[in-house]
Amino acid sequence: MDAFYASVELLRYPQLQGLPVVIGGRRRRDDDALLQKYAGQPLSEIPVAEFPLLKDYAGRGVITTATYPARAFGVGSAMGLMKAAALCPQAILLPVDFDEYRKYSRRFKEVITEIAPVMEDRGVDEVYIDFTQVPGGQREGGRVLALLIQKSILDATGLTCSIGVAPNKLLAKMASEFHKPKGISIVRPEDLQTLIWPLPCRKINGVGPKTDAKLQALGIHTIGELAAQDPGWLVERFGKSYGAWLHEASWGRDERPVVTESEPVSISRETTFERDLHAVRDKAELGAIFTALCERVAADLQRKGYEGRTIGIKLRYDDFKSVTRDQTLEQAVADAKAIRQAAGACLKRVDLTRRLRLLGVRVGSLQRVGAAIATPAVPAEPASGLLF
DNA sequence: TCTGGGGTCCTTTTCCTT
DNA sequence: TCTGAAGGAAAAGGACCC
Repeated sequence: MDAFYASVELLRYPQLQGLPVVIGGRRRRDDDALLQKYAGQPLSEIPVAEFPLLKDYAGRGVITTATYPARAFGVGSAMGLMKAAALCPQAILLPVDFDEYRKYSRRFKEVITEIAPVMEDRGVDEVYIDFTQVPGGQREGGRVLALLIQKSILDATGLTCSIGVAPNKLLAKMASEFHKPKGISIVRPEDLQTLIWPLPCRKINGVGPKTDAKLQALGIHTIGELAAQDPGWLVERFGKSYGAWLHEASWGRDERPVVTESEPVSISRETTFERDLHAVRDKAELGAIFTALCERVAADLQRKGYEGRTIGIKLRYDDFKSVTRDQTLEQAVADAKAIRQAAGACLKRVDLTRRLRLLGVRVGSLQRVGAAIATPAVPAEPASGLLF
């Protein structure tokens, strides 16, 4: 299977590209006012002076994305805002505008499916494409098609996009990182040793900070070094499934198909409080947040046409440790009251004497509303009294 | 000065039934 | 009646991704 990996650069503020700018933080009241004030207007025309500077922001939150001048100061995605402010206090802080991103996301994916219909959705700004069946897809190793896609996206949205072309999804994703932003990179099977093996293991999609640290401790730093390890040795240290996968990945092997449709497994809502809350001292506030979360999950379920049997909660204590509890019901539910009741029972099973920073509500074991009951679970109860 | 929110998938533990 | 093994489902946690 030949695959594209395309990721669109959602940071579309041309007049800010030369400035240090970060997008992120928790939405505040004045953020909404600002977004409201300029609703519908191209963000490129919003006066820079309207935005606060990072050093003036006090509150929780992380960076969603940053311009290249900001990255030059060492700030980047997922970094806490307070830490970022220490590194680059003069950066401009923009609020996230997810509704707006979703609009652009939809448009960008429409453009792609018009050209190459076999597309896998990987989130707001990324997709995989299987272009094996696209007429002319193989011309110049895929470059012609990649250029067409880039141009079509730019025309329709004003967004630039990076594209990786390779024999499979794993390599296409890595290729897409080679020339960011708006680059096209093609990786052929014979490029494995020259282009992939010199890269750090962390560049493999699926190797995160924990695995990377473990690999480093074992003296393995590059993908090539990983590829040189005996598969059995990796299995001993990383488990049967993950160890074998690490070996395959290091050799650029990946058989996963491009999946065009999938059903959700769970739907959840969670929120980090502006300040840590205590179950007893802040009971009223916490109760209101809890109810609101249940209502939002219920609304999401109903809007999307799902109901679920497994209701769960998540909470994070002030030391950042999280716990979850869940409970599976006999009947799938989708209404806020039933969710709140089951979630409330879960809450009774956790330590509520410590201060909390986050609370979440989740519904899993989803099924479509009205779908045939795929729940054979409970065998019919024998009528008592008839049995002796 | 800490560290968002929405997910998926996998492993381990626990509990229940046979 | 007690005990233990086996296996499945549910629960809990953790790693990872965008």
